[in-house]
Amino acid sequence: MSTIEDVARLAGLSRTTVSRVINNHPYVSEDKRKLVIEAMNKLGYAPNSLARSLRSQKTDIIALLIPRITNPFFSQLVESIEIAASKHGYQLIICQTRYSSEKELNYMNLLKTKQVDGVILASIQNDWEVLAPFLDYGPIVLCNEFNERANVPSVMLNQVYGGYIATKHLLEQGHRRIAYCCGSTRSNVASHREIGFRKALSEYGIEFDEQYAFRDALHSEDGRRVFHQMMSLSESPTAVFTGSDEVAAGMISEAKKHGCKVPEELAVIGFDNQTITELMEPTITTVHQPVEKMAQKALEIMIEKIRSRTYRQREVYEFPLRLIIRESTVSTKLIGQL
Amino acid sequence: MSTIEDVARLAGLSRTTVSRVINNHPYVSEDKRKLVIEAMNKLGYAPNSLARSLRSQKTDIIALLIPRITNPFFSQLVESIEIAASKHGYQLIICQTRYSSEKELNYMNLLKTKQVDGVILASIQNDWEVLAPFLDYGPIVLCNEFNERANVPSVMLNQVYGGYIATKHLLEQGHRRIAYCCGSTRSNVASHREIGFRKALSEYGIEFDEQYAFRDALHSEDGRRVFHQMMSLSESPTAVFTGSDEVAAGMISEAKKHGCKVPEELAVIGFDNQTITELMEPTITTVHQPVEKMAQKALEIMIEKIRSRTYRQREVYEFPLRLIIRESTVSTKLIGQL
DNA sequence: TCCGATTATGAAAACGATTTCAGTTTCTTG
DNA sequence: CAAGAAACTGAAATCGTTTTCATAATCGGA
Repeated sequence: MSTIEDVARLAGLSRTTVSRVINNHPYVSEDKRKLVIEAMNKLGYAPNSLARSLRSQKTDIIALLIPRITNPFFSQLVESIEIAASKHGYQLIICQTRYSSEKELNYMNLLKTKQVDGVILASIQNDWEVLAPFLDYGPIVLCNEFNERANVPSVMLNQVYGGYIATKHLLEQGHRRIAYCCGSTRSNVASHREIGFRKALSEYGIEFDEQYAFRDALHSEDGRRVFHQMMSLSESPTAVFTGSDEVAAGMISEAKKHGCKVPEELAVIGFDNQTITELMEPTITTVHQPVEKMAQKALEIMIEKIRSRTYRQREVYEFPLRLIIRESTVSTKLIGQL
Repeated sequence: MSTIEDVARLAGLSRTTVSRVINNHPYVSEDKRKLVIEAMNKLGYAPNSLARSLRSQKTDIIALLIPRITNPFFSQLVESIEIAASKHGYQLIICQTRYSSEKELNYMNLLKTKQVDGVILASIQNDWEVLAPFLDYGPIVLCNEFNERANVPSVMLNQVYGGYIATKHLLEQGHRRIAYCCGSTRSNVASHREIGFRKALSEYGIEFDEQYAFRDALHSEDGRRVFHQMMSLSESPTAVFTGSDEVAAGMISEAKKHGCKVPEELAVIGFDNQTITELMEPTITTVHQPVEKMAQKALEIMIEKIRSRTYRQREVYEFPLRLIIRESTVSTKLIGQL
């Protein structure tokens, strides 16, 4: 393993000059530059980035915290942020908290120990009071999350609106008994959607019915389970709002298996607009989230905060959601008319 | 940002003693240890891991190269490797090559520049001759990939066998015109499966028919496209082997849309045993891959190689695949009998 | 009581880069 | 042709740790 010292020696020059060549600094004569490059090639030299980072006090690495990469929404988010990051010369460290506050805290230490220049939180497991002290060590940007008490930039989607338009759509189809089915309540995403859900309901003079609420559905298996829970109610709902396409798909699959017709007997609406919405039969009505835009913005903000070194300011960037109507909420013949 | 020097000063001790406390070295008296811990807490001190890594010549970070995180197979692989890594105190850097040899090469530089202790290749885009020189800088382990000329450890699944059992299953169902539909031919995964596919065919005295071969299908959209290509053939196939559940799902969705009955008019077999196989109707026959086992083994090997510093030895660890029969290849009534 | 372990502590040298500062050479320009 | 500016180069300090080496204090055993 050769060092800058070896290159300097081989080229018959000083470390300084070699460093200048590496970093394209001015004031290096053409012949010395050639000598250096030759020596570097001969030795297969590459600058040690640890030494570099130590000296320059930056790593060009950003940590991205997510709950689970196998959740298609998050893998899409990761992909988008990664592309944006690599475009700006940044590396990404993906950290899966697996919904554990302890793991989240461990990962926050990447900031404290200077392994990363900043942290993007796409999932929050701890109270903000626990997270806030890490701001002493570098910028934190919230992405797809939000916290009232956090004075940091947040890039998010208007989930209240998302819950609202989805529910309103079901109401417009004539449904009055509408179930609410979402994932981890820890996240603001779910609670915001619920606000929108309730708002739409109240506009139609309907009260939120707690027996129609299911708040622990993350995967397709949960969708199957909730389907049975709904059907076992004395007055089962005629429509259901779900927090993810996967859950919706599981529910639809189970419904069909038990002879329950979608959307005629049960209308189902998903969230995320994942590939599966167009593969299922019926295709799934869903809410599209502009993940790519949000990702790009989050990264852009992060880089700006790293550069400016001031990041304790609350800034909120919000992107709109869009309802995509498919077959799972409207009987097939009607779709063309919308 | 406080340093070890600040801690030492506050505690009235030397850097050395502080370092000893941090690293749990012997020969520190109890009272001094307390002084140090107190000072560390008061300052909110955390050791700078760059300085640490520079001195100790290791980062405890491993790079994992994959094509795309949104491919469910790879997100599952990432999740499994990540869990194993964090159990051993290692961080993972996920690198998406997006099937670009150039990007792959860029990521390999993480090894050269000492940002990572080793690289796990779950995707190979360059010729091995291009990759081999990086072995001068640290260990490389192949995971789910293989290369004849690479003298490094490989952890893989028996894809030849996978292609074989899947195809044999179709043959046993009476099919004779079987299409072959896989993804990127660059990877050995696909070529190994093709070997198994051909082997099964030849056991039944059937020749591989190039007009039934489609080698550029990665996503559900590709499945839809290939369905039409197959159907436009003068003698269209009665069964198709695909390289991923997503492609299979796309194909099935398109088939149903055009009134082609699965499995009666077209039997479809997937690969990976993803969630979607049980959500589609019909459910999809597929090949299960023990991703978790492979992931654990790959990480275990990597850590061993980092420790021992000898890693230019070819070692192959192979895990078996398992056929999972569902409805997309067998008409519904028959499934119970298998 | 003396001597060799054992325990406890710190000064200084690494690790491999960048940057500051100072010094030397070459170019402009009046 | 003199003098100030610009171009070029290198010695040494710096980033924040760990580790080696030296030294001092304490202990146990003959």
